[in-house]
Amino acid sequence: MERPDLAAMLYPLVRELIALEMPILEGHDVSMWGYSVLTALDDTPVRTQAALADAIGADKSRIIGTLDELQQAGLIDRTPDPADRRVRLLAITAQGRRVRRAVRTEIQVQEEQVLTALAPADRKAFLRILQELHSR
Amino acid sequence: MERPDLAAMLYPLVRELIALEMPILEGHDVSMWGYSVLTALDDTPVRTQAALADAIGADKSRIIGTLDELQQAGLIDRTPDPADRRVRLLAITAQGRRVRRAVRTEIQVQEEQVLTALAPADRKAFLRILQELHSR
DNA sequence: GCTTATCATATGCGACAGCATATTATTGCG
DNA sequence: CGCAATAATATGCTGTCGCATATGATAAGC
Repeated sequence: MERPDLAAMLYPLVRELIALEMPILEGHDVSMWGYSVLTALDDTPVRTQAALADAIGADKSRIIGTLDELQQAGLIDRTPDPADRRVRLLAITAQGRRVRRAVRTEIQVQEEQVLTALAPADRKAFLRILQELHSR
Repeated sequence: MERPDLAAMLYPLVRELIALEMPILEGHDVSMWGYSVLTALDDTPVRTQAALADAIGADKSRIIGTLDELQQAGLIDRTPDPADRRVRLLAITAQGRRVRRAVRTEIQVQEEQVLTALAPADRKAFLRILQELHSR
């Protein structure tokens, strides 16, 4: 069974996708980490910043700046938890949601372009399998 | 059509795979770039170092150290081209080939572990589609 | 022969990553 | 109350990356 390594095939693909995403993210004035945060918050609310960092695989000390920017731009709310004043409750704002959705739409349009190389059935299968692997 | 971004699914997967590869590479005293070079040279000979760097998506100035190490370890040959003495002809050695194959075997065993989450048919489909996307 | 291009190589720069650690506020427990 | 644990935050260190640029050898075209 002679095949290239998984990583050897996936890595360039990821590189390509990221390169496609960059201009889109810049167009909406969000960083990659920022977009990652918006996505995490839109999908599932998170109570602490450390938990958020963990969820998106970021460093808890390095995520602060990202949160500052997002808050500054009005894309997230960061309110102290009245029950535990050490904790900042994180929530995406309506505007944050709009930005996130707009970015995601544009990104997925680009992604479909990349997948055009595949037969329609393969494209569907690829996405389905990938989601399975991802939600594992 | 509600799905996570491709990159959002692929990135953690790549991270996981790389984390699995690291100990294997260390066990054989090759760096990631080194392994990448060995793979490229074993699959298709390359004439110039710049072309090699390009082929594996590396920086032509940063690849030198990697080549030095590989040569030092006897895994590649770097001989001046008699026809054009600016050029160093790159070739993998028998030992380099052995190392490359050993590493690849171990890596692919690990990769199969990751893919165990999938049904056998899906695993095959995934690899097939990925190869198609990769060789595009 | 002179100039321009090409190749390998070296080096400096700025960005960013992961990691560790320190600080400060706050909580909860004994 | 006193103390250990936890959350957010700041900061320093180190390694790596991509990028630009320089240099020295050599080749090739004019």
